[in-house]
Amino acid sequence: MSSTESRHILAAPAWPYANGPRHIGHVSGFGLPCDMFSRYHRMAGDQVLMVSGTDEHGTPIQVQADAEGVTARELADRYNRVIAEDLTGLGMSYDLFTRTTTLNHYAVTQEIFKGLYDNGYIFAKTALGAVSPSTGRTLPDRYIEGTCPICGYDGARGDQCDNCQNQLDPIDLINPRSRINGETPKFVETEQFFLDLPAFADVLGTWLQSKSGQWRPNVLKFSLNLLGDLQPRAITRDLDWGVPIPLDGWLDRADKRIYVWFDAVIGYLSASIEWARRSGDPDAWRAWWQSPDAQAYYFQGKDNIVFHSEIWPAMLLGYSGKGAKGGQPGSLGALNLPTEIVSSEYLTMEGRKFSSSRSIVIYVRDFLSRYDVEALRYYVAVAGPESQDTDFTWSEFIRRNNDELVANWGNLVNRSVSFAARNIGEIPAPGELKDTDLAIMERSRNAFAQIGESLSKSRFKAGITETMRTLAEANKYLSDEAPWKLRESDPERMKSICHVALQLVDDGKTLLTPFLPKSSQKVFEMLGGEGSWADQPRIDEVSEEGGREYPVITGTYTGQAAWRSAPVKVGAKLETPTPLFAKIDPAVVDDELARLGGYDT
RNA sequence: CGCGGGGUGGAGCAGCUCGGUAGCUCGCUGGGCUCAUAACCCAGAGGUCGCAGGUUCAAAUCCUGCCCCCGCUACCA
Repeated sequence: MSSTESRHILAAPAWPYANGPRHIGHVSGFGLPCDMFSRYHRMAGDQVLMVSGTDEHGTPIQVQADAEGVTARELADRYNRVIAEDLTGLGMSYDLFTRTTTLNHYAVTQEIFKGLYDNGYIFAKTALGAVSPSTGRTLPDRYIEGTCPICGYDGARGDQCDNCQNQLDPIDLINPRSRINGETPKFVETEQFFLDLPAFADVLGTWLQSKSGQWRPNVLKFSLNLLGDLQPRAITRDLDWGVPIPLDGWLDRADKRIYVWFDAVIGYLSASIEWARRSGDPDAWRAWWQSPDAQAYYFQGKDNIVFHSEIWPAMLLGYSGKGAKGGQPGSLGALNLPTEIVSSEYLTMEGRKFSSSRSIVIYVRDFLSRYDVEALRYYVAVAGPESQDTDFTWSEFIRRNNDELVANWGNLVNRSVSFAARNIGEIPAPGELKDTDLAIMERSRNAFAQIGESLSKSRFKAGITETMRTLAEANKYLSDEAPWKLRESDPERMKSICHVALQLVDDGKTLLTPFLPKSSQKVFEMLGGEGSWADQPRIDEVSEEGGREYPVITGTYTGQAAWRSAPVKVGAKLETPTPLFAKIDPAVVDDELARLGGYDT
């Protein structure tokens, strides 16, 4: 496996649900890590396609829209835009961030459904289900509450009793009622379509086994365990908000729709197809989905593992004609399976679960209005919920910013560039270099291989920790060599030291670019760089034929950033820099805690 | 006996697959430096690695049992 050869890599972060603005718990587990992964691979010369969008169907959006007296589409429009702004603010370098309510997405979803149906992996069956008497819509288990038949607790939900922890069937609840409007649900025989998951048990098992030793164990063990008990899964609902079922006799029915999760995972594919069309080459998506050597990395939280490691792969296999029932690939052609499912654990907020309704939350836009995006990206990389549940605390956030990001990296940039600017005015040429100089520069160069390896394996914490250690060595080098003592006695040696120090700073900004693209761009310019080093995303207003206008995140990520040490520009003018990052006053901890619900300070 | 993750000096973590003097980033104490956002450098104190057994010359690392925290348990996503 050569790291220099260019590969097609699909980077697929989970689709945010369009029922509200994003908070930092939403983005810290997989959104920002996926961006770091993508930025690294672009720098390493790979062809990255990073696509996502808002997931806009499903009962919660319908319920919320009803509550607000707007249509589901109006609600989705609103939060699609809000979320797009949140993600752009974070610097998420999507090639396309779209949505699931486009004509394109509907068409691709229907095509996948039909392909699976034609191959025999989708069948109709009548099943007992709860519906709301007033609307006729499916009432999901979790929207039903009542008295637990086992322990008598009155607040039991349709799927589980929070009091005795037993799993329940909603039809067994005593005095069942809708949590939406209090009415008594009707249990009716209703015909739905089912995905035949058992037909994929063998092929999924073989596939998952082949990933042993590669995937994070939390994903692999969990997924393998699910295989033993795969059941056909309903993929339609009694709803009018969703993708219509593309079969004769069903297409025009206003009361049946494809279930939100079936269409949401198809978004990865439909967004790739939409991106290709917008790029001017409608077939461009195929390089990421059909080339044998293309790779696909999916990033999501641990609650979504089943959808990405079982259901979506089953859909891809079935559409490609590769399940137990065989079949032919649909008109799009056979599609690749995921290379890896990367799943994060959970972030909590000051010891408690994030909760918008109880104000235990910090929204992305509020966070960014008060703090630098780089501080958040650093925190997520170094202390995110990568392999275990992690608690976000304001004091820890401030400590990481002040004592690590500012003190180590911010200070290294500031002291190196300030000294050279004031005493030399430009990046000096090196004189004769000593062994210590050569050793520290080699150390810096060698860091690229190790940190790159960590990033390619989604080991973000290890990657940024090693980066910071490398930068600490640079601080030590400066202290040991003390160029400020040589201003009179040995100005030539002083210049050599400055050259080396600036080279280390330059390497540092390259190493940090996947994590901190915005500040790395600043350092790039500080050291005489011109033009774009690391590009940021933008929002474009687009429309599709016959469709409405909507915002998408996109960008041209063709900056000069490359994953290697490059010689500094000798002779480039230097100016006394302004600090890269600001320290945060620890007193804001109290302010922030006061904003949280439940802290009556 | 449902499944998975976690329980390591004051804080946050790595190490555990392939057993061999307990490591990193901070904090703390003392010292140094003064280019730098009281930042930087050096030294030091501080842990019987959740509990109890077992295997072994040797266990944080393997085995057994138990306790605690988080998530999942398939139609909220």
